[in-house]
Amino acid sequence: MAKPRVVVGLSGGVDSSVSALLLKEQGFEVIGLFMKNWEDEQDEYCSARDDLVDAVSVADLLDIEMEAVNFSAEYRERVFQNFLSEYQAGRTPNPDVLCNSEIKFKAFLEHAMALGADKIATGHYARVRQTGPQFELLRGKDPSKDQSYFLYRLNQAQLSRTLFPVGELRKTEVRELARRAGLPTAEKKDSTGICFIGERPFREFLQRYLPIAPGPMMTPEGRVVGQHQGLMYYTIGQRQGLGIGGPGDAWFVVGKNMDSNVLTVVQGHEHPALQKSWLSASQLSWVSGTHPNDGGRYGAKNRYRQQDAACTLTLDDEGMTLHFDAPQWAITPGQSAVLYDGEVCLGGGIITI
RNA sequence: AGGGGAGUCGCCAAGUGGUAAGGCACCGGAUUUUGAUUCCGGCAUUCGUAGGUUCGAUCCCUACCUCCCCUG
Repeated sequence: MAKPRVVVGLSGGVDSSVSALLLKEQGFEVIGLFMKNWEDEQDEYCSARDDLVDAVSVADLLDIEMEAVNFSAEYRERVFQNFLSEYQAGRTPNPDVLCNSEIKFKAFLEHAMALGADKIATGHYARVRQTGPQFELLRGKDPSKDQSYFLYRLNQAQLSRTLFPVGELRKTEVRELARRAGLPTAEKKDSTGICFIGERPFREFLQRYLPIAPGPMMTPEGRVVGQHQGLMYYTIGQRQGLGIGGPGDAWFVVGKNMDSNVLTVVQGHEHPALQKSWLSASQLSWVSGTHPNDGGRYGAKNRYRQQDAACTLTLDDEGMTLHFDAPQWAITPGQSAVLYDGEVCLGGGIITI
């Protein structure tokens, strides 16, 4: 009987390297697949080349087949377009969420199936648990690395074919395994930031697509305290880059008025305008295929790497509303609100207000 | 024009004869698959200018410059 075949996304980082290693040890026939999702004419900041080299050397060391695919057309069409239009509309999107549901677990998944794969795998810190016919998405075991937030839009069809080999491990264990196996990526620094932007200045990048549109920064009372370069370059809760000096506490962005091109700012991290005890979200997506209980009590994250906040769910025609037990800081339209029931990631939606 | 007050880092702002606090902004780093938050570090050999007194001045004196207020 043939070994089950799994296609693992090799990014050139330590997590996917160790994922491939573990799968091989578990007896799978492993094929590595390197994805190129972004084409940049002036790719001075692009690390894709180095990453590909690392992925190839990992595949060599593990003695697995390896292939590279280019999904940059799909990425541009399904992720980047949305990214731009969201920014243009004054929201703060999270492209990595879409990248997962549209590219890594769709285009990539389809490609893998065409290669005759039984499963796909990635280096995400998350877990899949099968209970009867249902597949649940669980947080990664390492609480400081949990990436289920980025995966909440996955559905049953996607999860049923997915393995997260490092989801059971802590980051330190992953590093240790990589060292012991002599993987060239063992000490490689974790990559951060939006994949296609890389290390370049964010505003400079966005400017290539969304030209500057200066306007006033105002307090809620209407006092002008500065100039902004364009509402899309700012996000709710932002402090850095406002350039407002002078007396008193630091300034934070609390709102944008797209019609008047006014950026509203307030002084002090604890300003009440930065606190909200509820949010509404639409474009809901539920891992199980059915929504959680209306009126149910859940934990929710309204931004990655924030602590779960206890809340009550209300469903409606437009989407959902979450009422938090305690006020939340800088709830931002465009970001995802993700619901949890203990360890289980239920799904969520895009914050509208 | 006369009277009063003030000039300390880009912005606020302590200090006052013993050799420049702090906050904001900014820069760098840590954290982070969303450049938000948070955290750590850096940031005036110099106190409007020029003289003087003094062992020593941002702090005292003199002149000048600038700004503000009041009176006209």
